[in-house]
Order: sequence, then C-alpha cells, then structure tokens
Amino acid sequence: MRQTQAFMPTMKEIPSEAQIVSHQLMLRAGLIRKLASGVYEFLPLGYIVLKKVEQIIRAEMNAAGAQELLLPALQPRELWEETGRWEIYGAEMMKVIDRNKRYFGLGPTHEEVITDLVRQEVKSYRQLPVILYQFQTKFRDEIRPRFGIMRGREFIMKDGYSFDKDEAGLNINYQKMAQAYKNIFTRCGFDFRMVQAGSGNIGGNLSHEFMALANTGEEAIYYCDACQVTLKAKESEEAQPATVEKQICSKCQKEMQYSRGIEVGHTFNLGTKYSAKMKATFLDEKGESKPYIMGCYGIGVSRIVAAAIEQSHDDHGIIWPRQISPYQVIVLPLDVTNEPVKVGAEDLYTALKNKGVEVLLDDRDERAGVKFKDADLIGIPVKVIISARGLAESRIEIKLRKTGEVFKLNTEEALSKIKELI
RNA sequence: CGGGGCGUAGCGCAAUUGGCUAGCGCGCACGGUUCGGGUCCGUGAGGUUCCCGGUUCAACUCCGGGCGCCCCGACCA
Repeated sequence: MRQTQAFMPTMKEIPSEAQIVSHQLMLRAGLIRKLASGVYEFLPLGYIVLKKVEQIIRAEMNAAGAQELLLPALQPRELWEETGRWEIYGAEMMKVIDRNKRYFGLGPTHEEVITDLVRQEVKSYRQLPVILYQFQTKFRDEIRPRFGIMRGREFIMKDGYSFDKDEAGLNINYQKMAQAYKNIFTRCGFDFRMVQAGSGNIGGNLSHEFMALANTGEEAIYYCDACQVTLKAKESEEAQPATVEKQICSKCQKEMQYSRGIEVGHTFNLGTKYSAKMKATFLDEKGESKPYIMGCYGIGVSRIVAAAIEQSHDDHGIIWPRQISPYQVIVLPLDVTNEPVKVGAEDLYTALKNKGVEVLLDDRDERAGVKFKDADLIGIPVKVIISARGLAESRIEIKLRKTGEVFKLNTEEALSKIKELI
C-alpha cells in the first residue's frame, strides 16, 4: 500500500477523550474513530489488524475441530423468553421493534440461537459432538462503556459452542478449546494467564478467564511464577479477607505476583443450563431423550487489538507484535523529490511485494521527521530507510521498531535480511 | 443509576466584572524555502461558541431545561 493513497489519518495530538494509552494510540494512529459512546469505526489500518487476529483465531479453532458459521444479530424475543433471559438481561440488551410491533433483541451473545439451531438438526448421539463458532458483532448496552474499544457497546466477538452427549465429551472439548486459546493468545504475542472464574450471566458451574496482563486491565489477579496457580484478586480476598498485602501460593507457598488483567477470552462449562430450558435434546444409545451437554467459548476479538497495544508500545507509539502487525515492513524514502531515492524505494517496494511481503510505502512528499514519527506511531516492526546518504554508499538501512537496532546493507543483503526478520 | 469533570474550527486550547470583527497552536489549501526524527516564512479557507428557552441595550460569558462526551463507583462472557 502506498501511503499517498491510503486512508490513514494520523494525529499529532492526543484527543482529550482518551485516557488509556491503547485508546490514545488507536485514535492517533488512525485505527479507529468514535461514532458514539462505546461505538467505534474500524479504519483500514485497524481493520487489517482485526482481520489478522481473526485469522489466527480461525486457524486455531479449525485445527481444534470447530466449524465456522454465521448467526443473526437480530433475535426474536420469544427465543429469549424460553430461557428467561429476556428479563434477566434486561436493559443490557439493545432492543428493536419491527413494523408489526414484534420485539427483537440485538444479540449480546448467542446461546439461544445456536441451541435453537442445533436442537432442530441434531437428534442423535451419533451426530455429536459438534463445535460451532462465529465472528460476530455483539451488542451490549453497557452501563458504562469505557476505554475506547476496550469496553464498547458494539464489538466483535468470536463465540463458540460445543455440544456433547455427556460430561466426559464436554471435558474433552473444553480442554481442546482451552488449548486452542493458549495457542491463540501466544500467537497474538500476549503475556497472559488462565484463571478460574465465576460465570456471571452466562451460567454453568465452571469457567476460565484468559487475562492479558496490563496495568490498565479492569480485572485483578494473583499468579504464581513458580507454578500455574492463578486466581482472581476478588476471589482470593473472599477466601482470605485478612491478608491484604500478600497472597501466598497454595501449591508452592511462594509469594504470588499481583497484576491487572484484560479479559480477552472466557470459556464456560454450561452443562444443560440452556439445553434443558429449551428442550434441546437428542436420543442416546438407549433411546432415551437427553439434553445436550454444552460448553461456550468467547474471545473479545476487537478487545485483543487494544490489549495488544496496552502490552506493546512506547513513547513514540504502537509496537506491533509481528503476527498481528498491519504491515510487516514500511519503506521510507526520505526525500521523494530526489529521483534516485524515489526510484530506489519504488524498486524495493515492488521487489518486496513480489515476494509476498506485506509492505507499506511512505511515498508522501514529507520530511524525514514526519515519516519517522508516523512510522513509529503506527508501529510497523521493520523500517526500511532509503536516503541520498545511504545511496551514496550503496547502502539501505533497516531499523527495527522495537529495539532500534540498525542494519546497513546492500540491496541484495537487505532483501534477505528482511525475509529473515519478518 | 450515584459522584465528579467537560462541551468554542478536523485536533489541542484561549477569550477580564456580561461589551469591540470569537482568538492562538497544530492540521488543511496555495506560494516560497528546507530535506535523516513532526523545517521556516508568507497568504488563505474553515465557527449555528452542543441544543431550546429566558434575563439584558448587549450573552461564549448569567439563569432554567434538555442532549452529548469523559472519569470514579456500582455493574459486566
């Protein structure tokens, strides 16, 4: 992509509405813009990142045997009354009325819809298990939307649902999903912890949250460096209300670390909570009618983008983890009015594109400083600098966003170095 | 919903006790200049001062009502 043609508005100043760094940088780097409180537009650069995150999740979900589908956001009231959640969800659910005065909810989650679908099609234990998932815009009329995209009223979620004939089957799928989640968050470049949690509005008796560690997180956890034990701060205080300062690991007796966390994923053991109420049943080996044993697996896709920035930035801007960076490389001709510099950059840009590299060319007639600042702000991991100075000694400069490390190489070496870096 | 803050050009801000043509920086357009970390100079465009009503000779400013946005809390896959 050429920057002269890109819709990529960056800002020098920090909009006063943004308090936390990810929100500030998402606005400044031109990833998002606000339409209303808790409602955001994804601009091209932000949307590329969102799609990269989606692609990682999709790959891992598919690898774990889940199948992607797409369910409606518009959901009839009657379905929600089957589970009683039309009342329970209450004001949190956005509602619309059609021309015949029929009520619909804008889906804040999809247990009812998916259970309705499966109960109509899956009648036998022979058809189980099945895991279905989707990427979808969810609507929740949050009491207080905040921190930009972190807690929005409209956001992108990956929600998956497993249906099993028994608890043993659910446990297997639950483990599979937990492993898929670990793979996903690792690939997203996160420092994260998995922690057992309460299950809130979704229900069931067991759930795990996946927390990306960040001091702006809305949650608080204790985790043990020595072993895997992790717990939510709230629950640890309930267990040991007296000890405020220190939390000792129950397993290895060491002092635990405290951290804030951003909830990027949540898995639930639902059991028969929805299937029972919705009479969603199948016939087992003995011909007996049984409700499906369900699990539910959510990931805040858009929230991941914000969380990644919270974990990876500096004073100059975003530092994208390689796997979700909108571009792998940015080519910076420092003076496009200098013909050799311009041509050199164009040639390199073309060469990289032909090799399948995701490359952004800053072909704007701007000063070097402006280009450096913008490149750092939008956080592309590898900068390739073409200048008269470098050309004079037949050298191309490669500079890494994260470490500032510099390589000065000839064109051929530069191409292979880039290949090695991305 | 309780508490707090804010609303003036795309962004960040200013405008004395109510008083002059509502300014400044950034950004934007044009011209020149400069060219390795947001150059410098000049010219210019851009405003329903959130909305409605009131007080007044006069309202960005005061009063009433409404709307919107942000923060803390409660809440929350």
